[in-house]
This record gives sequence, C-alpha cells and structure tokens, in this order.
Amino acid sequence: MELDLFNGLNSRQTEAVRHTQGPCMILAGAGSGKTKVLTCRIANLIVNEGVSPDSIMAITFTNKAAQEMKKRIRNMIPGYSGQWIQTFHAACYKILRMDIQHLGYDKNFVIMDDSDCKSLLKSTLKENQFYDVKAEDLLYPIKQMKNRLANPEEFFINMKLSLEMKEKYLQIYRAYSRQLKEINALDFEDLIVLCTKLFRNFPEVLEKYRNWFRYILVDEYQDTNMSQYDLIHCLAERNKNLFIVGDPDQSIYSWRGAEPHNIKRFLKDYPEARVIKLEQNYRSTGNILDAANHIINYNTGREDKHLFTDSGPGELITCFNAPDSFQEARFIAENISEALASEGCRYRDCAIFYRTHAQSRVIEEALTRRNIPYKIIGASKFYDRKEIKDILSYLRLVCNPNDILSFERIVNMSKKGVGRKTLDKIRTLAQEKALPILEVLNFTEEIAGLGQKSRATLEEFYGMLKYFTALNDGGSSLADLLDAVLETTSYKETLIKNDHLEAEARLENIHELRSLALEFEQNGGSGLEEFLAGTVLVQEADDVDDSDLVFMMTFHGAKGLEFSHVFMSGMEEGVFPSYRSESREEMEEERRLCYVGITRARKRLFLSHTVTRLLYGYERNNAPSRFLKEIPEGLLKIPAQRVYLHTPIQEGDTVLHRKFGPGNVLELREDGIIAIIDFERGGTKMMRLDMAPLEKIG
DNA sequence: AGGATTAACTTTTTT
DNA sequence: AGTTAATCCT
Repeated sequence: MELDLFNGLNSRQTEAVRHTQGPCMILAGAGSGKTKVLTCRIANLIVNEGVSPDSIMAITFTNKAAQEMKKRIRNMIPGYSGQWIQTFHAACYKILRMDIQHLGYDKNFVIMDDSDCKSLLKSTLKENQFYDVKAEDLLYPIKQMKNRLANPEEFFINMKLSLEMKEKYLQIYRAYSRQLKEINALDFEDLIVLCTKLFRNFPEVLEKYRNWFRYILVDEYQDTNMSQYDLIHCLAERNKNLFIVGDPDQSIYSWRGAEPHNIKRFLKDYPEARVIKLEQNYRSTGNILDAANHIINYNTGREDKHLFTDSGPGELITCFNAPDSFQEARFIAENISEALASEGCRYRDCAIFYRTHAQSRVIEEALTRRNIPYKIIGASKFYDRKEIKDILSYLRLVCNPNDILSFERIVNMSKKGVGRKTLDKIRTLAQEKALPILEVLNFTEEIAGLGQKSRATLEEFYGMLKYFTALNDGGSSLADLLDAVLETTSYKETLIKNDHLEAEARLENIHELRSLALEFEQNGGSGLEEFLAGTVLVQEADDVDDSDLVFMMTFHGAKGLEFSHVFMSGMEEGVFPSYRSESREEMEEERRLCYVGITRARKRLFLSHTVTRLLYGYERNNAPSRFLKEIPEGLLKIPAQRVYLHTPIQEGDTVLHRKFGPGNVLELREDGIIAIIDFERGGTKMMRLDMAPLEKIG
C-alpha cells in the first residue's frame, strides 16, 4: 500500500519527493514548501522505498527546524524516532560521544559556549601579559580559522597585522587549544572540525558511518561553512545520496562564516546532480511577492529564480514616513489595533521587525501605552542568564573537576572571602601538582598565606561539591541534584536579598531549569553529561509560541517564520542597510535580509522610516532606505501625513499630565494635534498632543 | 576583597 | 542613551 504523500504537491515538489538515488539540489524560494518536500521525501523513502529509517540523516541548523521536521514526519509515520534528524552540532556531538577516543579525547568531554571561550581567552591573555590584545579580537579569527579548516600558522600569518601581533595571536591560539584539551572541553567549532578529522584520519570509522547513513539531507544549505561542507562531503561522496535544500537569496549569515558559494561548489563536486527549482510561493500575496522579486533583482550574479503565486495581488504595501522614531512606533501600534478591530486578525498574526535590538525599546513603549501585548524574540537566551549559568556551574564542576571557568564563577558565591589573589594561588598550585582545579582544595594547608576566612570558604566549598558529586554518583535524579544545589547554597535566599527587583523573574528561570531537567529525564535522557551538553547545544531563546501576542524580532530572527501582518521598521539608510555594510558583498547581504523580511508577510506589509531618529545618543537624519526605492511605486500606498498620538484623545476625555496632573480636554484644534485642557492644578493650557507627556485616564 | 566610579563600546548571533 | 567592562578607591 502506497502512503499518499503526493496529495497537494505541485509537479516540482512531487519530482523532488520522488527523487530517490543520487545527488539532488533543491533551490527553494521563500514560502515554496521546502519543509514539506524534505519531510515527504523522508516519508517516501521509508514507506514506499523500504529504506531503513535510521539510515537517513537529515541535518538542519536550528533545533527548532529539527523538531519541526521530526514532528511532521511523525504525523505521517507514527512512532518514527528520527534519531538522526539533528542540527549539525548535535549530530557531531552524538558521533563524537561514540568515537572521540580515536582522537585522544575523553568521551565525557564538555562543550563550551562562546562566552566560556571568551573567558578562557581572557585568562590566557592575562597569563601571557598581552595587555594590548582583546579577547573579542581573537575569538572571531579563531572561529573563522576553524570553520575554514585552515592551517593555524598560515591563517594567522596571513592576517593583516604586524608581525609581532601575528605571533601573539598564534601563541594565544595555541595556549587556548592546549587549555581546552587540558580541561577536556570542545568549543562549537571543534564539534564539527573534530568530526571531519575523525573521518579523514580514521577510514574505518568513516566507513562505519558511511554504511550507516545511506541517505543524507541538508536543510538551509546556503548557510553551511567549509567544515560543514567537508563533513557532509566525507559522508556522501561514495554513494552520493545527498539531497540538499537551500536558497541563495536567503543567505544572511556569511558574516558568521557561512559560505553561500557552497551551493555552486556542490554542482562542481556532483556534476550529475539533479536540480529542481521550487518557485511557486504559497504564502504571500502577489504584491508582496512582486516587491520582494524586484528588490532581490538588484543583486548581481543571482541564479535565475522568480517566485510566483496563484493568489491575487492583495492589498498594496503601506509605506509610512514618520517624523521621528516615536511616531513611527505609534504608527505601528495604531495599525496593529486597526488590524485587530477591522480585519479580524489576532495579535499573534502581527510581527514587527527591526535591524538591531536597540530599536525595539521605543516600539515596546508605544505598544505598552496601547495595551498591546508583545514578546521579544531572541534577545536574551535562557542559558545565558546569570542565574542559570551560576546553577549550571555547580553541575558542570561535578562532571568535570577541571572546569576552571565554572570554578571561578561560583567559588566565591555563597560565602565570601576568595578574591583574585587567592584564585591565583589556587591556579598555581593546581599547575604544580597537576591536579584538577577542584582537587587542589583538598590541600588548602599547602597554600601559603591563606587567611582563615578564605580557607573556611574553600573547605566548605569543597565539601559541598563532594556532596553533589556523591549524590550524582549515587544515581540521584537531576531534579534532586538541582534541589540539593539550591538548598545547600541558599541560592534563592541570596538572590532575594541582593536583587529585589529581578529576583522573581530569576527564581522563575531557576524553576524552569528544574522543569527542563525533569523533562530531559522523562524523555529517556540520562546522565549529567548529556543534560549539560543539551544546555549548550540547545540555546533556546524565547520562541514564537501559541500565545496571542505581537512578536518583535530582528530581521535575522524572522527567518523561517511567517505572519499575516508584517511591520518592517527603520527602513533608512544607515539603519537598514546598516552603516557597517560597506562593500558590495555586505550590501547584497543586507538586501537579502530585506528580501527575507518581506517574504515573511502573508497578507499585509507595512514599511516605515523616519526623518530623524534617536540612536546611540544622537539624533540622526537618515535618508529613506535604498530598498524602498527598489520597490515599484505602483505597489506602494503612502498614507497621509498625520500625527500619531500616544493615545487617541477626544473632547471630554480626562487626561493625566506628568506635571499638571489630571485635567479635562475642552477642545481639539488643528485636526486633533492641539488640545485645550483644563487642569486641576495649573488651570487651562493649550498644548500639542504629540509632544505633551499625557496619558488618557478616562 | 569588594564596592564605586568611569571609560568604552554599541549589527546581525542558527550552534 | 544605555549598557558593560575595566579601573580605582576604601
């Protein structure tokens, strides 16, 4: 019996889903149903072609995309495990957990996130007394070097720096690598790079995985970097069952090491590859699509690709020029209210995009004034939060007594008395004795010049960690372990004492961490190592969910999402495109970012720009974005200039003035810009409603 | 050792 | 403007 996977697919999609053997590249335009194609193809392979489910590997960039794929396939094939539908990093983690010993690492390695790496670099710089090098200056080149699988010597020598600096960089890089290895830690890049090393240097290991992964699919191929390309190529080059999906026009991460060129490289490496273009868009109205097509056509050297839709032109695109960013924000708020009232949409159908997070504050304020609920996506990540990092540091130290970063983070937390000097002594002793940093605390009497107070703190800390370690070794659950940590450290009490304002939110986060631990174990996860790896690999920020709120995010954060009403704010030269994008390549990436933004919209698109904007403490007069001029005028509708008020005010309303207190609105003049108000304190005044600090209270 | 002040920045951040 | 890191001061 053939599962009907082809119902509702167009001919191109069907061709893609039916593709079974050999290399294939799908050029999938925005909203053309690429996830459908990916999931249906996997289902087709399993159900109709008899392929074993676990011999299929599907790689994504985000956990969200991986989850979504698993979910959709499970809808077609109940009980499907999808254990190799993973992000690049998670898949590599799984492989390395099985085979990293070939490379001389321990199986229980830990993963360091970027802030950990930065701290590590900082301490390395200090040790070497390189005061003229900043950790950030090194972090990016090191990542870039690893992403490109470059030779360190060559890479640093080719940097545009003085010879002395190049040598310093190389020296720090070596010290950094040594230290990572010493504490049995891998950074994000290592996960990929070490996997390729494993495959290249140990043919029998590669053979095992090649036999395992008979079919490989890669999503968002335009975002792969060189090491990721190499990884996939290693696995696929023999049987060539490689199915890649990508859209060069949505490549917006080249600044992070992605090489969109990999799409062309794929065709060189697999000249026999079948290429299928998905150009029919099922998301946006004709006008929106038209605008997107016009803009992206300004980029050079594009593959010929033109999105079309069967749906009608729809509404025109609204383009508003606001006097300042405050009125731009009110324009957005008012149009959201209007859409809710007259078009029957919900808050969650609306999204506001901006180029930088700094732009969100003014908009938030306007939404709050109108009582519009909103949620900011992607601003602060859960596992980046201080309280979470603190608590996790205890667990990490239980796992890995070498974890010097976690140690330094928490050793001075509950009881004070350990500062820079003492830490230096501990570090030195650890080196002398070649002991893990934690175990040095067993020898506090050997630390010269240690005060009574410091010693007491250290000994208590050591006892605490031994207790946690015993709990973990005794097989206690993660939730119990977390409770023990919270209890013994009095973390909550300290939090409330020191941090009245944010304590509640922080406590909530700690609670959430406990839930995550419970969930991890309920889903069959086991072991502190794997849980901790998950906390690094799943950097989940606040996510678009089922709640009925307006979503606010950067253009980058909008990729992969869709909303019926989209507001693109700050469409100004210097803001979007960013003033930092100077070269043609950078400008074209900004344009692709704009293309991504526009193609998120289903029904209505609102573009706005301002005459003057307050940004970084200065008022700036920005010209309208070049992207606005790239949209044919016929697609645009320019609303009449009007003043957007904090709150719509009518005659007879009661208002509250910041200085004069409550008052009654007697009369409105000049189309409602000017009001005559009778204040209880201060008498009758005439004021401009767009300037005055007024709130409507009745 | 730890709080207080000042200087230095500020694009985007899938893992 | 607003945040964060580095430095100074007690």
